[in-house]
Amino acid sequence: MRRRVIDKGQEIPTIVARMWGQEPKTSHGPRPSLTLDRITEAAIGIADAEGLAGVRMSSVAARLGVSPMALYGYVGSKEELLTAMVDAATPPPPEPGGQHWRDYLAAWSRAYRDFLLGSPWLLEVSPLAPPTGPRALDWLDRLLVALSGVGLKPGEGVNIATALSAYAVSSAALAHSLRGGADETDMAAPGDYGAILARLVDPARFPGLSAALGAGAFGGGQEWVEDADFTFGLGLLLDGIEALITLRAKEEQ
Amino acid sequence: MRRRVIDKGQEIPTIVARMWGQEPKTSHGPRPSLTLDRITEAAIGIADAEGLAGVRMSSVAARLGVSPMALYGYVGSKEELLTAMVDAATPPPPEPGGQHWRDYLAAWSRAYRDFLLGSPWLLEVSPLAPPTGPRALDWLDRLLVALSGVGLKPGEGVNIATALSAYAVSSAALAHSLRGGADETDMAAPGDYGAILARLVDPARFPGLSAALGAGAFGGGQEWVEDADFTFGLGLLLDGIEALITLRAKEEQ
DNA sequence: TCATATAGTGTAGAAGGTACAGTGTAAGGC
DNA sequence: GCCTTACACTGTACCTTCTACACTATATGA
Repeated sequence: MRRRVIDKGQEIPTIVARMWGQEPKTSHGPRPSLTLDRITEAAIGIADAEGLAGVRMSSVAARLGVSPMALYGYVGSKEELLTAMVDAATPPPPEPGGQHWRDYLAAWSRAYRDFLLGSPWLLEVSPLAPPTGPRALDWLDRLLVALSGVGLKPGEGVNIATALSAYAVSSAALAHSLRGGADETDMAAPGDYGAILARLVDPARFPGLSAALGAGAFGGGQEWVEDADFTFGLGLLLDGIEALITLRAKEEQ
Repeated sequence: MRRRVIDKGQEIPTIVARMWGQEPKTSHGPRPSLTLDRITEAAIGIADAEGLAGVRMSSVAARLGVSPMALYGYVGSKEELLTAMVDAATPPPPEPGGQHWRDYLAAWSRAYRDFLLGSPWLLEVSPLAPPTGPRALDWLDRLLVALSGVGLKPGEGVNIATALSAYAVSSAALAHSLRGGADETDMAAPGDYGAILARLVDPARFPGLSAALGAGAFGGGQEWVEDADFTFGLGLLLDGIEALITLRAKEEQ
């Protein structure tokens, strides 16, 4: 990474600064022909079309009409490019209107899951890393705003966001692999998950699991109603949150 | 993968069959000098000591005193090796005694999180893929057993397991990156997360987030009490589950 | 006009996964 | 007991992909 970026203090990682639009101010020398935005846009286009495996420094560069090494003026490594891609691909969160917090949280979680399912390559790029980009933080912020005024303690909103987004991520991952979305190379997640389990699971060693299989809990014969399952688990979380809010309200009195 | 494995039907992926101990029965020819178990053991040893990056086909082979290509007699690809490693590294779940379901679920979730934190390389190997190995399925089974008899519908136990393990995974991932555990190459998750956010977040655009930052929600000055946070979110989920169980019990009457 | 800092290129190297052909070894048929 | 056959493992070589380095070109300010 040759370019300097204006770190307000000193310790913001270069790529993070650039995700926030802090392009380096340069005098002297040729004008940069690219932007981090144009690069992530190209990379996202490839990932959407061919999957994450199609994203190579060379393929991204080719799409932009530059040499592969040109990208290293904007990005320190492929890792950093992936980080920037994730944020760039993140859509704006639903806006909190005057609705009840519970409705907003439900909409937020569902929208987040849908976003992940719409670009499944996101699931392969550590969707568990703490967000540092502005678009990802928009999601966190809107959720905190929606929860402001219900009487929670400072950190609790953040914890709630963590729990909800974790749930959205794992639901998306599950739905994606049950759809057979995990490509054929990923032998660990075949399409007929329930069928495979049924063949492997011995009732003596796995009493609980084989009972669940027998009841069709893995879509072993019934169609898999993924949205109903998502709603179910989401309801669990929201009920828990509601209980907490009620508790805090009582404490207030 | 040259060896044939006895697929009971036809469609179980070779590596899955082998994870279940179905080693191929061979007549004719030299005795295999390795086992999948010995291979995963070696690979896990490397991952624990040097991190996932240290796990190369060549390094694993070297540790076993074989040539790299020898591994391909047992594993179709490095991907498959990683899949097998995850299952092999999985410890047995807590045993459900006579305790209340809520206590067991809490212990289960905590144990699962601790397991992940004890071998952080697991977090880099898609901890979101549906389990297919026997050890991972032990965890699912024990949870279902603990929930049997509380009156839930068939699939609901599985959904609960999904939600809880998702929460454990994301908590582990968060705790790991806040510990600065994400190695220095991962610029997206630096040690001083709160400090960086504080520098980037503009109160006008991120009102909720900057309020939370001001209140020290990211350990911006206070110490980060990770276990308290874990317990908090877990409580949310368990409260939700409890509400559901109560509901189902009323329906029964 | 020149000095200088920067942007992008080309080439080459390194690392790592894996295909392929070959070598040796053990079981079973004659 | 020999020979065929199937299989385990080795060595080599290749391919892909990331990235370091030296170089060329370009635009600004003195």
